[in-house]
Amino acid sequence: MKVLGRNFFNRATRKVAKELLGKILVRKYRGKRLAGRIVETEAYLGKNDPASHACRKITPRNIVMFGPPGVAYVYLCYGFHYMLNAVTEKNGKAGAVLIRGVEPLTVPADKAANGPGKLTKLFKITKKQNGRVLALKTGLYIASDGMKPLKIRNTVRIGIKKGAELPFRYYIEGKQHVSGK
DNA sequence: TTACCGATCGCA
DNA sequence: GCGATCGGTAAA
Repeated sequence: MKVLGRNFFNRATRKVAKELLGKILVRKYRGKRLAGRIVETEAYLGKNDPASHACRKITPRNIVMFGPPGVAYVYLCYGFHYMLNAVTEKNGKAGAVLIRGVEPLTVPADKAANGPGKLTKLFKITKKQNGRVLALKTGLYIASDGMKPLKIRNTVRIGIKKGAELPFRYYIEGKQHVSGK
């Protein structure tokens, strides 16, 4: 298992979104290790992407998206659900990849993780993780075990109104923990 | 200071 | 189909 570092995320957002498929999301929580294979992602860019929080200026919420890559961007959506993103692009340029679905690999393996709000609940990810570097020492990171997805699909993003026509959603075909349909 | 509404989910 | 429930954002 190789932990993905800053270089992996310091690239074009769509490329990172696609390559995150098949990687392992790892969370250490109260002495336990939770892991899941990423099966669905979406790219959110900077100012040319109307659906992105970073399409306008820097604000207290979206500032993490403009910062260095390889950092977690977590925010509350609809007053209920935390969304987990990995920040991409070089420092100063906005971009992030929303993790929308993971296939659980550790003990509660049967729990639902097919959806961005569900997986943060399962992995105990909250606003506390916002701005944290994705690394071993922070207890939240993404690693590679060398496995590559068999078949990647690319579609429009789901669950948004603005910018919905842009084909920035990626998922692994045939995986049960892909959200929506 | 207020009003609006969103990268969702689960239940009817 | 709809309600739950929070907080960022922009307008006033």
